[in-house]
Amino acid sequence: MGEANQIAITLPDGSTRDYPYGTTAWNIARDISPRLGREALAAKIDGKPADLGLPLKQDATVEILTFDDEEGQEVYRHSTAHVMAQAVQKLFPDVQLAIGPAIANGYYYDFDTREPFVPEDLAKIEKEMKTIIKADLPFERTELSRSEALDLFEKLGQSYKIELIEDLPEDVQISIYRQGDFTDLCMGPHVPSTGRLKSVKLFNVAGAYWRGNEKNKMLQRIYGTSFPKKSLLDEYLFRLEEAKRRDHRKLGAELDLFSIQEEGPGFPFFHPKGMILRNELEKFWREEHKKQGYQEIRTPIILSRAMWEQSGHWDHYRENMYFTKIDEGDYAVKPMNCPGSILIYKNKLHSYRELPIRMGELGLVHRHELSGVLHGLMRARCFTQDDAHIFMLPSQVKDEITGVIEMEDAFYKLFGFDYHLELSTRPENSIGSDEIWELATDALREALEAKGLPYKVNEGDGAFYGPKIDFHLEDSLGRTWQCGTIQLDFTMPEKFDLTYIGEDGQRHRPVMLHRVVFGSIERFIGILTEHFAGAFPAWLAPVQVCVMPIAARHAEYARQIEKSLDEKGIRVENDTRNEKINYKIREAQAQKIPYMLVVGDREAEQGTVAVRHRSEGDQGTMPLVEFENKLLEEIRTKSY
RNA sequence: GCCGAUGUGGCUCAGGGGUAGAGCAGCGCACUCGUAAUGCGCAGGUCGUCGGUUCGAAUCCGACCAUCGGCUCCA
Repeated sequence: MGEANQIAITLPDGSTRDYPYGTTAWNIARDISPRLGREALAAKIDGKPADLGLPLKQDATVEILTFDDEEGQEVYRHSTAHVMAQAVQKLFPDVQLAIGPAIANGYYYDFDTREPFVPEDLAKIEKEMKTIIKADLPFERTELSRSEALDLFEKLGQSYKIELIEDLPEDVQISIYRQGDFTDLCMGPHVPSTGRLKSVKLFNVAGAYWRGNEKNKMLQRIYGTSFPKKSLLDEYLFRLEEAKRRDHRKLGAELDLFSIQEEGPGFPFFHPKGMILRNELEKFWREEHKKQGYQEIRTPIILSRAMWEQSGHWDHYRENMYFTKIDEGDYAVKPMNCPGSILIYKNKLHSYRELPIRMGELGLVHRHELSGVLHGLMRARCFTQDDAHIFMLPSQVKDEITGVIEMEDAFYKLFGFDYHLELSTRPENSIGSDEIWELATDALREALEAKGLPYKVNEGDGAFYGPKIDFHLEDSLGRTWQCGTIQLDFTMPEKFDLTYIGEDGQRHRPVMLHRVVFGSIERFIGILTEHFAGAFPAWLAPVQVCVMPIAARHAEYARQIEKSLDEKGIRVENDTRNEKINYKIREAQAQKIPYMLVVGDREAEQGTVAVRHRSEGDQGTMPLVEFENKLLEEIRTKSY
């Protein structure tokens, strides 16, 4: 503690300085450096986010937040959201304000309006925002009691805010922020004044349910972003454009991998080149699963209603299923592979010595997805799960979970994917006792913790028959998609009365594990396409080599090369069209073919090829054999 | 499913109440070419579907379908 009217401030680097009682983080920032003073957006006082202008009345640790900090960006975007709300309220005085948080890369605000916003409104709102920013209005925090807050928003006629206040826990300090004539319920913190916001941009309007519940009213959500410099905004917009170029739906068409047509919304058509990708992935999958002791099965697409009733799908998954009639009987198209797998298990008696039994199935499932959620290969109405069901002794659960986690990790590493894990717990509409759910959830949690893997808990998002660990991968726009999942299931074995004969000669109940690695081959191909921007590693590339004769007289030599490569199992095309070499290269580049072999007089004479790599460029001339060996090695090792 | 936007030849897009236009791709011909677009010519569309308004609809209106961005939901 410093002198009586001094307080000791500890900075993130561990140093301590004395400041007068009542100083602010802003003063401290300016004291550290004028630049930090200019860039400061908010502060963390003893680890808690706070306004820069908050008077400090006791010793504290102070961290200055700038746009370089994630939390600083959050404050910046959140403040921008308030400015947007102010602009909207000015232009459309009768709007009701809902919520307006910062999100990754931006912010949104939800409004209840009589008329939906039209795109032209965005330009007007943006313009008004700029006026507000120019006015450099200070953000002023006021703390008030619950009843004062209720009175205030009652007077302002903001019923959503009243609902929010009513739902706040008893012990929280209610605060409001004002800038100019705009008042909003808000925990804060905010930047000191609207002038701190520089480059703002609104993107689009979308409908969003109040509190994310489809039973509630649909509000108008406006998305936007903001940056402290125009160059940063431009950079961000450029990155968005780049991401769009990677979109698997666009690349899927350009590279002729797949199509989705009006005749089958949500039901992808795989073209020859897309099939090569699929087949390579499946080949790899089969090899790896064989190594890990899996057997492969295939079960029917259509099974009887009675069976779906027994499995619980009839009661818990019906909205997502397709139905049909055969003769007089009711049948359903499978939305999951597990019942089929179970029927194979049940087809004969099993000894404890056989367990674990790992049965894999590349099974095509159909699910009725709402029309509005369809998204290329990422969200389709039929897809192929690289499924497997492991039937095991209770004592084998931990090892099996660990084994699957390791396999998933190895798969994703091969492609260079980052992923994050989620543990999903019991959903509302589910089957089985609480004890069983707890047991299963604990087993999954323990496996994650034993491996020291970070994960986030996703309450109530498990399958109806058991909890799960999900592996999430990112698409080109940073949206994440669940791919791998591991689901522990004590319930299906019960429902289907699965047994094995134990050491004691008695029947016992096995435990089941459902798991996928790719998740859906279709979704995985979508993610893969965006991840590599269509430039697949050679082992996956639909065409690995394109031979390009310079002139018509080199066609014969080109054919010899084509034949040689083809005989070695390399996927090769030969571009013998009457076109200039530049033209052929341009096209092969656009098709992202890994290798181009330019052959003319020199190469024909010497039995060589001039190698060009799609990203490395001209690799020089080498004997054909040398090129073949290099490429075969690249394919064998699956490198990229 | 909900909110909003969009739908013109294989692709990208222009046009817009009087019965369709460009570039690329395709096909033909010429050029025989050395690391990202050679030139010329030809062919190709009931303007998403159905209905309405109108003398006349690709254009205006309505419904539906599909797609895109979100919400909700999910591999």
